[in-house]
Amino acid sequence: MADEQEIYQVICDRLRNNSYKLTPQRQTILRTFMDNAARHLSAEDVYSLVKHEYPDMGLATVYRTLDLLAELGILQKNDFGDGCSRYEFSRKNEHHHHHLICLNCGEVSEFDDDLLESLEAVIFKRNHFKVVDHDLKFLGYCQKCQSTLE
Amino acid sequence: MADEQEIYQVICDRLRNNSYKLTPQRQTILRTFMDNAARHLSAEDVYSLVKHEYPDMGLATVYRTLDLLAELGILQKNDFGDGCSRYEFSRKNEHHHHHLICLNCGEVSEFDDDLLESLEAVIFKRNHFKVVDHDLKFLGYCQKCQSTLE
DNA sequence: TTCCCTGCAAAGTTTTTGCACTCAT
DNA sequence: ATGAGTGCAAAAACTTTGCAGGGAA
Repeated sequence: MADEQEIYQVICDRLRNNSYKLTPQRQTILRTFMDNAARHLSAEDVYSLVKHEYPDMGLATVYRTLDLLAELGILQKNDFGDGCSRYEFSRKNEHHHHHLICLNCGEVSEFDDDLLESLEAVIFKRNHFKVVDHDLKFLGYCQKCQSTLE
Repeated sequence: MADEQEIYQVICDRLRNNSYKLTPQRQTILRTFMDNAARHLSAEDVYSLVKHEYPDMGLATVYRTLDLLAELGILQKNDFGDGCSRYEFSRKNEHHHHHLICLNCGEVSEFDDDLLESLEAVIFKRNHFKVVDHDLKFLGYCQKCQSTLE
Protein backbone atom coordinates (compact mmCIF):
# COMPACT_ATOMS: atom_id res chain seq x y z
CA MET A 1 0.00 0.00 0.00
CA ALA A 2 1.08 3.57 -0.60
CA ASP A 3 2.25 6.02 2.03
CA GLU A 4 -0.22 6.51 4.87
CA GLN A 5 -0.23 10.26 4.73
CA GLU A 6 -0.93 10.15 1.02
CA ILE A 7 -3.88 7.82 1.46
CA TYR A 8 -5.25 10.04 4.13
CA GLN A 9 -5.07 13.04 1.79
CA VAL A 10 -6.84 11.22 -1.01
CA ILE A 11 -9.64 10.27 1.34
CA CYS A 12 -10.04 13.76 2.74
CA ASP A 13 -10.23 15.13 -0.78
CA ARG A 14 -12.86 12.62 -1.72
CA LEU A 15 -14.95 13.69 1.25
CA ARG A 16 -14.57 17.36 0.44
CA ASN A 17 -15.34 16.84 -3.25
CA ASN A 18 -18.63 15.33 -2.23
CA SER A 19 -19.22 18.14 0.24
CA TYR A 20 -18.97 15.93 3.25
CA LYS A 21 -17.34 17.32 6.33
CA LEU A 22 -14.13 16.00 7.78
CA THR A 23 -15.29 15.70 11.36
CA PRO A 24 -13.06 14.46 14.16
CA GLN A 25 -15.24 11.36 14.42
CA ARG A 26 -14.61 10.52 10.77
CA GLN A 27 -10.92 11.22 11.15
CA THR A 28 -10.68 8.96 14.15
CA ILE A 29 -12.46 6.14 12.37
CA LEU A 30 -10.26 6.48 9.32
CA ARG A 31 -7.16 6.40 11.46
CA THR A 32 -8.46 3.29 13.16
CA PHE A 33 -8.62 1.55 9.82
CA MET A 34 -5.13 2.69 8.93
CA ASP A 35 -3.83 1.39 12.24
CA ASN A 36 -5.55 -1.95 11.71
CA ALA A 37 -5.02 -2.44 8.00
CA ALA A 38 -4.57 -6.19 8.38
CA ARG A 39 -7.91 -6.71 10.07
CA HIS A 40 -11.50 -6.80 8.91
CA LEU A 41 -13.29 -4.61 11.40
CA SER A 42 -16.96 -4.71 12.28
CA ALA A 43 -18.88 -1.64 13.45
CA GLU A 44 -18.62 -2.95 16.99
CA ASP A 45 -14.85 -3.48 16.59
CA VAL A 46 -14.40 0.08 15.40
CA TYR A 47 -16.58 1.32 18.20
CA SER A 48 -14.48 -0.29 20.91
CA LEU A 49 -11.19 0.66 19.28
CA VAL A 50 -12.32 4.26 18.99
CA LYS A 51 -13.67 4.43 22.52
CA HIS A 52 -10.19 4.92 23.99
CA GLU A 53 -9.37 7.91 21.86
CA TYR A 54 -12.91 9.26 21.61
CA PRO A 55 -15.08 8.04 24.51
CA ASP A 56 -18.12 10.07 23.49
CA MET A 57 -18.57 8.67 20.02
CA GLY A 58 -21.91 7.01 19.46
CA LEU A 59 -22.35 3.63 17.84
CA ALA A 60 -24.81 5.12 15.36
CA THR A 61 -22.10 7.46 14.19
CA VAL A 62 -19.82 4.53 13.53
CA TYR A 63 -22.50 2.84 11.45
CA ARG A 64 -23.25 6.03 9.54
CA THR A 65 -19.57 6.67 8.90
CA LEU A 66 -18.86 3.16 7.68
CA ASP A 67 -21.86 3.43 5.39
CA LEU A 68 -20.63 6.72 4.01
CA LEU A 69 -17.06 5.56 3.49
CA ALA A 70 -18.30 2.44 1.75
CA GLU A 71 -20.55 4.50 -0.50
CA LEU A 72 -17.59 6.69 -1.43
CA GLY A 73 -15.62 3.59 -2.31
CA ILE A 74 -13.09 4.19 0.46
CA LEU A 75 -14.06 1.13 2.43
CA GLN A 76 -15.32 -2.18 1.19
CA LYS A 77 -18.15 -3.87 3.04
CA ASN A 78 -17.83 -7.63 3.49
CA ASP A 79 -20.13 -10.27 4.79
CA PHE A 80 -18.27 -13.22 6.22
CA GLY A 81 -21.36 -14.85 7.60
CA ASP A 82 -20.66 -14.12 11.24
CA GLY A 83 -23.71 -11.95 11.68
CA CYS A 84 -22.19 -8.53 11.12
CA SER A 85 -20.68 -6.56 8.27
CA ARG A 86 -16.91 -6.21 8.23
CA TYR A 87 -14.98 -3.47 6.50
CA GLU A 88 -11.52 -3.02 5.01
CA PHE A 89 -9.92 -0.41 2.78
CA SER A 90 -11.24 -0.85 -0.73
CA ARG A 91 -8.74 -2.21 -3.21
CA LYS A 92 -10.95 -2.34 -6.28
CA ASN A 93 -8.19 -1.04 -8.51
CA GLU A 94 -5.52 -3.36 -7.23
CA HIS A 95 -5.17 -7.05 -7.74
CA HIS A 96 -8.37 -8.90 -6.95
CA HIS A 97 -8.28 -10.61 -3.58
CA HIS A 98 -10.54 -13.18 -2.05
CA HIS A 99 -11.11 -14.25 1.51
CA LEU A 100 -10.19 -17.44 3.31
CA ILE A 101 -12.50 -17.83 6.29
CA CYS A 102 -11.62 -20.28 9.01
CA LEU A 103 -14.69 -22.20 10.14
CA ASN A 104 -13.11 -22.88 13.50
CA CYS A 105 -11.61 -19.61 14.74
CA GLY A 106 -13.20 -17.19 12.28
CA GLU A 107 -9.89 -15.70 11.19
CA VAL A 108 -10.03 -14.12 7.76
CA SER A 109 -6.96 -14.17 5.57
CA GLU A 110 -6.56 -13.36 1.91
CA PHE A 111 -5.74 -14.90 -1.40
CA ASP A 112 -4.95 -13.14 -4.66
CA ASP A 113 -6.13 -14.37 -8.00
CA ASP A 114 -7.37 -12.95 -11.27
CA LEU A 115 -8.91 -16.13 -12.53
CA LEU A 116 -12.45 -14.83 -12.39
CA GLU A 117 -12.08 -11.88 -14.70
CA SER A 118 -12.16 -14.18 -17.71
CA LEU A 119 -15.28 -15.86 -16.39
CA GLU A 120 -17.27 -12.67 -16.48
CA ALA A 121 -17.19 -12.56 -20.26
CA VAL A 122 -18.38 -16.16 -20.39
CA ILE A 123 -21.25 -15.30 -18.08
CA PHE A 124 -22.34 -12.42 -20.25
CA LYS A 125 -22.42 -14.67 -23.30
CA ARG A 126 -24.13 -17.59 -21.62
CA ASN A 127 -26.53 -15.81 -19.28
CA HIS A 128 -26.80 -12.27 -20.64
CA PHE A 129 -25.92 -11.16 -17.13
CA LYS A 130 -23.69 -8.10 -16.91
CA VAL A 131 -21.26 -8.69 -14.03
CA VAL A 132 -19.96 -5.63 -12.24
CA ASP A 133 -18.41 -7.31 -9.23
CA HIS A 134 -17.84 -10.68 -7.71
CA ASP A 135 -17.40 -12.06 -4.25
CA LEU A 136 -15.49 -15.24 -3.66
CA LYS A 137 -15.03 -16.80 -0.25
CA PHE A 138 -13.27 -20.02 0.63
CA LEU A 139 -14.41 -21.73 3.80
CA GLY A 140 -12.13 -24.14 5.59
CA TYR A 141 -9.50 -24.39 8.27
CA CYS A 142 -6.47 -22.21 8.82
CA GLN A 143 -3.10 -23.75 9.54
CA LYS A 144 -3.37 -23.18 13.27
CA CYS A 145 -6.77 -24.82 13.54
CA GLN A 146 -5.79 -27.77 11.38
CA SER A 147 -3.26 -28.85 13.98
CA THR A 148 -5.50 -27.95 16.90
CA LEU A 149 -8.36 -30.03 15.59
CA GLU A 150 -6.30 -33.15 15.02
CA MET B 1 -33.44 -33.31 -10.79
CA ALA B 2 -34.66 -36.77 -9.99
CA ASP B 3 -38.27 -37.78 -9.44
CA GLU B 4 -40.04 -35.76 -6.74
CA GLN B 5 -41.40 -38.75 -4.90
CA GLU B 6 -37.95 -40.26 -4.79
CA ILE B 7 -36.37 -37.12 -3.36
CA TYR B 8 -39.06 -36.96 -0.75
CA GLN B 9 -38.32 -40.54 0.30
CA VAL B 10 -34.60 -39.90 0.59
CA ILE B 11 -35.26 -36.90 2.81
CA CYS B 12 -37.69 -38.74 5.05
CA ASP B 13 -35.17 -41.52 5.46
CA ARG B 14 -32.47 -39.07 6.37
CA LEU B 15 -34.71 -37.59 9.05
CA ARG B 16 -35.61 -41.00 10.45
CA ASN B 17 -32.00 -42.18 10.41
CA ASN B 18 -31.12 -39.24 12.61
CA SER B 19 -34.13 -39.94 14.81
CA TYR B 20 -35.90 -36.76 13.88
CA LYS B 21 -39.63 -36.88 13.56
CA LEU B 22 -41.46 -36.34 10.31
CA THR B 23 -44.00 -33.85 11.55
CA PRO B 24 -46.68 -32.34 9.33
CA GLN B 25 -44.92 -28.98 9.67
CA ARG B 26 -41.70 -30.41 8.29
CA GLN B 27 -43.56 -32.18 5.51
CA THR B 28 -45.32 -29.00 4.54
CA ILE B 29 -42.09 -27.02 4.45
CA LEU B 30 -40.36 -29.69 2.38
CA ARG B 31 -43.23 -29.72 -0.09
CA THR B 32 -43.01 -25.96 -0.31
CA PHE B 33 -39.41 -26.24 -1.44
CA MET B 34 -40.30 -28.90 -3.97
CA ASP B 35 -43.07 -26.72 -5.35
CA ASN B 36 -40.70 -23.75 -5.59
CA ALA B 37 -37.53 -25.48 -6.73
CA ALA B 38 -36.52 -22.57 -8.94
CA ARG B 39 -36.61 -20.02 -6.14
CA HIS B 40 -34.36 -19.19 -3.22
CA LEU B 41 -36.75 -18.91 -0.32
CA SER B 42 -36.20 -16.99 2.89
CA ALA B 43 -37.75 -18.02 6.19
CA GLU B 44 -40.36 -15.31 5.73
CA ASP B 45 -41.08 -16.55 2.19
CA VAL B 46 -41.61 -20.08 3.44
CA TYR B 47 -43.75 -18.78 6.27
CA SER B 48 -46.16 -16.95 3.97
CA LEU B 49 -46.25 -19.77 1.42
CA VAL B 50 -47.03 -22.27 4.15
CA LYS B 51 -49.66 -20.10 5.83
CA HIS B 52 -52.30 -21.06 3.26
CA GLU B 53 -51.95 -24.77 3.81
CA TYR B 54 -51.04 -24.60 7.48
CA PRO B 55 -52.28 -21.37 9.08
CA ASP B 56 -51.17 -22.30 12.59
CA MET B 57 -47.49 -22.80 11.85
CA GLY B 58 -45.23 -20.52 13.83
CA LEU B 59 -42.36 -18.56 12.34
CA ALA B 60 -39.98 -20.03 14.90
CA THR B 61 -40.85 -23.47 13.61
CA VAL B 62 -39.92 -22.40 10.10
CA TYR B 63 -36.55 -21.14 11.34
CA ARG B 64 -35.92 -24.28 13.35
CA THR B 65 -36.89 -26.51 10.43
CA LEU B 66 -34.71 -24.67 7.93
CA ASP B 67 -31.83 -24.91 10.37
CA LEU B 68 -32.36 -28.62 10.80
CA LEU B 69 -32.69 -29.34 7.10
CA ALA B 70 -29.55 -27.35 6.41
CA GLU B 71 -27.69 -29.23 9.12
CA LEU B 72 -28.75 -32.52 7.55
CA GLY B 73 -27.45 -31.31 4.21
CA ILE B 74 -30.90 -31.34 2.65
CA LEU B 75 -31.07 -27.60 2.20
CA GLN B 76 -28.27 -25.19 1.49
CA LYS B 77 -28.24 -21.87 3.29
CA ASN B 78 -27.25 -18.86 1.19
CA ASP B 79 -26.53 -15.26 1.98
CA PHE B 80 -27.26 -12.99 -0.94
CA GLY B 81 -26.73 -9.83 1.05
CA ASP B 82 -30.38 -8.82 1.22
CA GLY B 83 -30.56 -9.11 4.97
CA CYS B 84 -31.94 -12.61 5.31
CA SER B 85 -30.78 -16.16 4.69
CA ARG B 86 -32.17 -17.90 1.63
CA TYR B 87 -32.43 -21.63 1.15
CA GLU B 88 -32.49 -24.05 -1.76
CA PHE B 89 -32.17 -27.82 -2.10
CA SER B 90 -28.56 -28.75 -1.58
CA ARG B 91 -26.73 -29.92 -4.66
CA LYS B 92 -23.32 -30.50 -3.17
CA ASN B 93 -22.84 -33.72 -5.10
CA GLU B 94 -23.88 -32.31 -8.43
CA HIS B 95 -22.07 -29.85 -10.60
CA HIS B 96 -20.95 -26.79 -8.66
CA HIS B 97 -23.20 -23.81 -9.21
CA HIS B 98 -22.73 -20.17 -8.39
CA HIS B 99 -25.16 -17.34 -8.07
CA LEU B 100 -25.75 -14.33 -10.26
CA ILE B 101 -27.38 -11.63 -8.17
CA CYS B 102 -29.05 -8.69 -9.88
CA LEU B 103 -28.23 -5.46 -8.07
CA ASN B 104 -31.37 -3.85 -9.44
CA CYS B 105 -34.22 -6.33 -8.97
CA GLY B 106 -32.54 -8.83 -6.64
CA GLU B 107 -33.28 -11.79 -8.87
CA VAL B 108 -30.92 -14.70 -8.29
CA SER B 109 -30.04 -16.94 -11.21
CA GLU B 110 -27.36 -19.57 -11.49
CA PHE B 111 -24.18 -20.38 -13.30
CA ASP B 112 -22.35 -23.69 -13.45
CA ASP B 113 -18.61 -23.96 -13.35
CA ASP B 114 -15.97 -26.22 -11.89
CA LEU B 115 -13.09 -23.80 -12.26
CA LEU B 116 -12.56 -23.35 -8.55
CA GLU B 117 -11.84 -26.94 -7.65
CA SER B 118 -8.33 -26.62 -9.03
CA LEU B 119 -7.77 -23.42 -7.06
CA GLU B 120 -8.26 -25.16 -3.75
CA ALA B 121 -5.06 -27.15 -4.14
CA VAL B 122 -3.17 -23.97 -4.95
CA ILE B 123 -4.55 -22.35 -1.82
CA PHE B 124 -3.45 -25.23 0.35
CA LYS B 125 0.08 -24.98 -1.04
CA ARG B 126 0.33 -21.23 -0.87
CA ASN B 127 -1.59 -20.47 2.33
CA HIS B 128 -1.71 -23.77 4.20
CA PHE B 129 -5.45 -23.23 4.37
CA LYS B 130 -7.58 -26.37 4.03
CA VAL B 131 -10.61 -25.43 1.92
CA VAL B 132 -13.77 -27.43 2.53
CA ASP B 133 -16.23 -25.25 0.66
CA HIS B 134 -16.42 -22.10 -1.39
CA ASP B 135 -18.99 -19.48 -2.10
CA LEU B 136 -18.88 -17.47 -5.30
CA LYS B 137 -21.34 -14.74 -6.14
CA PHE B 138 -21.42 -12.50 -9.17
CA LEU B 139 -23.08 -9.13 -8.73
CA GLY B 140 -24.40 -7.26 -11.70
CA TYR B 141 -27.49 -6.72 -13.82
CA CYS B 142 -29.80 -9.31 -15.29
CA GLN B 143 -30.91 -9.07 -18.90
CA LYS B 144 -34.25 -7.52 -18.01
CA CYS B 145 -32.73 -4.79 -15.86
CA GLN B 146 -30.02 -3.97 -18.39
CA SER B 147 -32.67 -2.82 -20.86
CA THR B 148 -34.79 -1.16 -18.19
CA LEU B 149 -31.88 0.89 -16.89
CA GLU B 150 -30.81 2.22 -20.30
C1' DT C 1 -24.20 31.62 9.87
C1' DT C 2 -25.69 27.47 7.76
C1' DC C 3 -27.03 22.99 7.68
C1' DC C 4 -24.25 18.81 7.93
C1' DC C 5 -23.25 15.90 11.54
C1' DT C 6 -23.68 13.97 16.09
C1' DG C 7 -25.30 11.52 20.42
C1' DC C 8 -28.96 9.52 22.44
C1' DA C 9 -32.84 6.76 22.67
C1' DA C 10 -36.28 4.42 20.42
C1' DA C 11 -37.63 1.47 16.81
C1' DG C 12 -36.81 -1.90 13.05
C1' DT C 13 -35.42 -6.46 11.21
C1' DT C 14 -34.09 -10.94 11.27
C1' DT C 15 -33.32 -14.71 14.17
C1' DT C 16 -33.12 -17.23 18.68
C1' DT C 17 -34.75 -18.80 23.09
C1' DG C 18 -37.81 -20.22 27.13
C1' DC C 19 -41.64 -22.52 28.37
C1' DA C 20 -45.71 -25.19 28.77
C1' DC C 21 -48.33 -28.03 25.84
C1' DT C 22 -48.80 -31.55 22.03
C1' DC C 23 -48.13 -35.28 19.12
C1' DA C 24 -45.17 -38.72 16.20
C1' DT C 25 -43.15 -42.82 17.18
C1' DA D 1 -45.89 -42.95 27.30
C1' DT D 2 -42.22 -40.06 26.44
C1' DG D 3 -39.28 -36.84 24.86
C1' DA D 4 -38.81 -34.48 20.43
C1' DG D 5 -41.37 -30.85 18.42
C1' DT D 6 -44.48 -26.90 18.52
C1' DG D 7 -46.71 -22.11 19.06
C1' DC D 8 -46.40 -18.09 21.38
C1' DA D 9 -44.20 -14.30 23.31
C1' DA D 10 -40.23 -12.30 24.85
C1' DA D 11 -35.44 -11.48 24.02
C1' DA D 12 -31.29 -11.10 21.39
C1' DA D 13 -28.23 -9.18 17.94
C1' DC D 14 -27.27 -5.98 14.56
C1' DT D 15 -28.58 -1.85 12.33
C1' DT D 16 -31.40 2.29 11.24
C1' DT D 17 -34.05 6.35 12.28
C1' DG D 18 -35.91 10.71 14.58
C1' DC D 19 -34.80 14.55 16.77
C1' DA D 20 -32.75 18.39 19.07
C1' DG D 21 -28.43 20.30 19.90
C1' DG D 22 -23.45 21.21 18.16
C1' DG D 23 -19.59 22.23 15.22
C1' DA D 24 -17.03 22.34 10.36
C1' DA D 25 -16.78 25.26 6.47
